[in-house]
Amino acid sequence: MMISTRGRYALRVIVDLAENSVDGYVPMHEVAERQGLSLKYLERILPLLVSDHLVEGVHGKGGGYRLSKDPADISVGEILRITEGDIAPVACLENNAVKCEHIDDCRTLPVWKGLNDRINEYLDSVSIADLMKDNQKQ
Amino acid sequence: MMISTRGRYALRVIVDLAENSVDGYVPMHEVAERQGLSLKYLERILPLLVSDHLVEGVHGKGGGYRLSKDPADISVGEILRITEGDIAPVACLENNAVKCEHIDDCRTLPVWKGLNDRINEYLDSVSIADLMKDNQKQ
DNA sequence: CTATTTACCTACCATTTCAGTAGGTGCAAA
DNA sequence: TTTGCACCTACTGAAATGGTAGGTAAATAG
Repeated sequence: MMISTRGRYALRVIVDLAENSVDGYVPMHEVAERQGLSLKYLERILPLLVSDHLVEGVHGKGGGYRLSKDPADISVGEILRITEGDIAPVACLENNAVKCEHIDDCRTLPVWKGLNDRINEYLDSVSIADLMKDNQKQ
Repeated sequence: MMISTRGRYALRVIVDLAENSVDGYVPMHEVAERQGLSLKYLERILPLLVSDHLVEGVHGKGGGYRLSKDPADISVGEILRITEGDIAPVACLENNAVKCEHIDDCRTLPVWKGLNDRINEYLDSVSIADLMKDNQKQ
C-alpha cells in the first residue's frame, strides 16, 4: 500500500474544511468528530499542511483552521506529497534515493518511471473541488 | 512506497530469464549473481511465481528455472500482483479490506478508485518483452 | 487578570512489515 | 552415491505505521 493514513486523513480534513468553513475558522475537534478520526493524530498531521501554506491555523477561542486557497486550486497530489513525504512507487525514484550504479542499463527502470509519471499526472489532475459533495463528477 | 523489493526483484528475475534462457533451465544462482541479488532471498520469492505458473522449476543437476510463457504474454502487473499480494494504493481497496461504513458517502473514494484503475491499467499494458534489451522502446 | 479554548510540540509505544539469513529437506542427474 | 539444484520453515534486526500522553503557546471572553 502506497498511501498511508496520514495522507488519506489529510485529504479528508481538507475536503471537510472546504465543505464546512463557510464562516471563519473551524476547530479541528469538529472535523475529527465529523470524520470519526482521532483529534490527537490529526493535530500531528496539520502542522505539515500549515507549513506548506495549504491551511492557516489560528489559536484561541474562535480559532481553528481554514483553507488558504480555493478548493479548485488545491490538487490531491499536492496534499499527498506534503503528508506522505514521497509518493514514488519504488525506492529508486524517491527524493533521497541512493544513486543506482546500473541506472543506464536497468531493464526495469522505464516501467517505474512510467508508473510514477502516470500516478503524479492523475493525482495532480484532481482538485479538492472535484471531490466536494455538490460536484457533478460525484 | 508501493512496490517492495519482492516485486522488483521478481520482475528483474523474470526479465533475466527471458534474456538468458535460450537453452533449457537457468539455475537461480546464476541469475542472483548477474543481478547482484541475494540467492537465499530469491529462493523465497520464486515459489510464488512457480505456483502461479509463470515459471517452471526443475530439481537436480541441469535444473533451474525457465519461463512458462512467452515474454510478450507476461505483464508486469501479473508479476506484481503475485509477489506483492496486493498493489492497491490504499487500504480500503485491498482484497481483504474491511467494508467501510461510509462507502456510499465517502468523498475520497473516487480518487482512490481512479488511481487504482490507472495503476493497474498501466502495469497490465507493459509486457516483459517490452523491457528486454533488444526492444526498440528502450 | 484569569479561565478557557484552541493550535502546536516532543516523547513515547505497540504492532506490523521489510529484507533478509540460517539451516535444513527433497529431488534428479552424472 | 555424490553433486547440484529447488524448495521449505523459522528466526531476526531495523524501520515504518498509527497512534497516545502530556505538555506549552497564543488568543479571546468574562
